[in-house]
Amino acid sequence: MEISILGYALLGLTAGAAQTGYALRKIFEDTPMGNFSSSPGSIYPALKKLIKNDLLEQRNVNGKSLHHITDAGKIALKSFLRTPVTKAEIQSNIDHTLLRFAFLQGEEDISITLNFLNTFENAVQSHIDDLQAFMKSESASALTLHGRLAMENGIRSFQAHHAWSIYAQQEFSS
Amino acid sequence: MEISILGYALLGLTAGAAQTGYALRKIFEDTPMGNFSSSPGSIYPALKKLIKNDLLEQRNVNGKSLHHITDAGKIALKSFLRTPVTKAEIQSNIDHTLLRFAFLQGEEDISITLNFLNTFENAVQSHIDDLQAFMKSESASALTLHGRLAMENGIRSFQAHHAWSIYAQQEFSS
DNA sequence: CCAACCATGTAAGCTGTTACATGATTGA
DNA sequence: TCAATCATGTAACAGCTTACATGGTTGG
Repeated sequence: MEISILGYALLGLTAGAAQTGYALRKIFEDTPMGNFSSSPGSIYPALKKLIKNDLLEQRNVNGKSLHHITDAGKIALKSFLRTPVTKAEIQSNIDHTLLRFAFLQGEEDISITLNFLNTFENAVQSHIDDLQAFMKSESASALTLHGRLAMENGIRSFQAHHAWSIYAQQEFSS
Repeated sequence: MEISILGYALLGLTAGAAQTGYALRKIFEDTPMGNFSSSPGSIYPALKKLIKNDLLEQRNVNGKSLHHITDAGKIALKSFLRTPVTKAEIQSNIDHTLLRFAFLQGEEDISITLNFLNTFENAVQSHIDDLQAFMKSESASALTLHGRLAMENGIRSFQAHHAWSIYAQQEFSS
């Protein structure tokens, strides 16, 4: 019963208030949230699966089916959000990491958020170090100008994430 | 016969020199190229499919099977690389865009690269405008501090891509 | 009244992942 | 000789996408 990233996004969105499938689709369609497809073919089967696993509960109210998060759903979401940020995660799916950050809004304690941002900062810095080490290695001598520039794009991108993490920590500390 | 992004990556890597399946796996494993899985379960079936579509050709040389790109493969790759950068692409898959950029190394004419970078710059700027417009809209007033910061992360990230595209254009002009 | 939007779903198909499986070669 | 690495593959499964399908409601 592995929960996909879309599954967690749905849990996070229903955690605040119960939602219809259509409302959830609209969020993906109208806001820059994640990069999830808003197609019914992705949302409805995903909701169905969450219900099957007792993470969501469907209650019909005048023709519309509202999805409520269950206690088990809350526990699963919390565990997802509190997982420390690793280098592997930011490397392969930093979007997922940012999604996790956004849903940390529900956590009472600010120290949870600050801790998240701290592990984020370290993971990003560590990845930047890796990329820069690669650029200095012999492997990099084989790079063409295009290849070198593509790598530099990656480094600059992660430097922006790093700067953001410092800024975000300040926002929560003040 | 849609070619997946992994398929194009394999075409791009074999375009320079014929490669064994194992060598291709090693590239994904040892270098920060794309974020492709280096597992045999992804590479070998992908190569098989390219061969079936006559985009690659397998030639056995003392037990190893070297994959050569065919003329049809070269044409497919070229058309992929020359597709203009759109807002939709950088929004959903900027990694793919960067992959396309990296493989433009094979193009003789620098103006192809400069044109690519120019459409990249415009697409990125346009997306930044969208994000900033969203932040100023009423929709954004519903954002929590976490949500606002996640959005700001996105904006900063694309600003880094924008700055890079200016820098890259300078590198090719000088 | 009719177009647009609300609202929910299914079916086929593709891609990629993990895990399993095998065997050759090479360097310590 | 034995562990690591080279080298190639298959099978089961999960997940998402596109396309298809249906019907209600509402505002101009």
